[in-house]
Amino acid sequence: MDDIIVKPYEGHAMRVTKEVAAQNRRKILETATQLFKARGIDNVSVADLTKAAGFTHGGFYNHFESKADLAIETIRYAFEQSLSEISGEGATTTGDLIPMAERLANYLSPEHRDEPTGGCPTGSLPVDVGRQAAGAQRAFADGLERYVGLIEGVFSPSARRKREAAIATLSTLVGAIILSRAVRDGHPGLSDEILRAARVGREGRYAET
Amino acid sequence: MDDIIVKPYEGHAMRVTKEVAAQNRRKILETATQLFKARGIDNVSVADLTKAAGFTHGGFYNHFESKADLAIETIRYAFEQSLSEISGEGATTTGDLIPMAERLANYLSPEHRDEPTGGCPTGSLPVDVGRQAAGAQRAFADGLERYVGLIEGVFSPSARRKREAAIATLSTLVGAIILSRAVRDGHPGLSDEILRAARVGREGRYAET
DNA sequence: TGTACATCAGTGAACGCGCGTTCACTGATGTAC
DNA sequence: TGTACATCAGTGAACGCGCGTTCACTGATGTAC
Repeated sequence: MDDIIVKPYEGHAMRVTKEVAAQNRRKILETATQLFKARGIDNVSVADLTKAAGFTHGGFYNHFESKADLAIETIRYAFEQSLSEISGEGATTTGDLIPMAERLANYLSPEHRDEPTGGCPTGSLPVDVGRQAAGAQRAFADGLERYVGLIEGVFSPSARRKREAAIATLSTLVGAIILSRAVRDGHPGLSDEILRAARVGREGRYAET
Repeated sequence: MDDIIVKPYEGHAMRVTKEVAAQNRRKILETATQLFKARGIDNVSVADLTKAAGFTHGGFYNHFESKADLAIETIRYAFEQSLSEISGEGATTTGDLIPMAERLANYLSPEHRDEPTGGCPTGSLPVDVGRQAAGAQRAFADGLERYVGLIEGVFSPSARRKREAAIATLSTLVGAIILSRAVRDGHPGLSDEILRAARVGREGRYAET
């Protein structure tokens, strides 16, 4: 009556439907996307991650070969998600000036700076990716290419060196958000100023060159 | 004769001159600057660091309160060093167009991309700093301000919005080198292209606005 | 200047902790008949 | 369609390892006389 029964394997791990398993895998990927962008790949442990996704860490390896493997898949997933959000908001082909100006303003907004969780991977993952193996870097490069194409489509169709201009614009965006995040807690005034300056520095230049 | 004598505290730690101690402290700071820029603050352990500097890890805490404390001092040191190198190369005040164009080309060179060890902290530390406490962020902001001032001095003296333009330029530089490092091993062609595009995107603009 | 002793920079073992990964185990799902 | 059994997604304890930090100890330096 009074004795406490210790049950080994108390958390009865039952087998789960194929669909549920696929759903769980996706849940881990989704959670990884958010946490990696917010805290950096190396600063999120497998235990953190699976717990946030609602599981225990052991089952992680039923879905991914390793954390490095997850990183690659997460990079792909993050770009896929980010690009589909953008595409949903406006036209994606060419010359769509206003929506693009809005997108840039959005990228350089204090809200985006403060919420990398739901933000663009271009600004939150590059340094981490630079320390990953070539596979992860290739996945990141693929995502970058699609962003470059998107920005390119906004310069006037006759413009030459559109690709160059798009890459330079993307560099400005990424540099600005990274710098503004770097000093956000220590010098909020400068942080805001960086976002504004990068916005002004790029506005009205879409038809250039 | 045959018996092996085990000496506790075999590494006879002798006391050291005040000057030597100060020199050793500086050596740790110097080593931290190189390693933190190359591998990131979190990816360099105190043991790594002190070993690279030629010491054992225990003595580290005679010089620095904690690793976070070292990070702050390292940020200051890295900017000091980087700025003094630049100042040595050319005039620092105003209008010095050619040296500045050279400096930008240097910042965006494959050599700088591949050697963050001796490179500029603006491109290698910001993401790490964004995850540090406010003190480190303030030190980084101070360094950034000095870089902004330096770039500002290059726009034509009558130009308005010089500070904005300087911040936007710095953002482009930082974004480009970070992106090019992110894909260096996975997509070298794109990596080079990013550096070139950012260079072209900024050339000949110093007298603008 | 010479002597006696306290100081403290540097050593290396040890601390608790969290990491990525492995593993024995569970039991409903999925499958072969 | 119903039954018997193999599969495998999920659990949680355990693995070796490296982390930041602490500590007892050393002995030449620095200092008081």
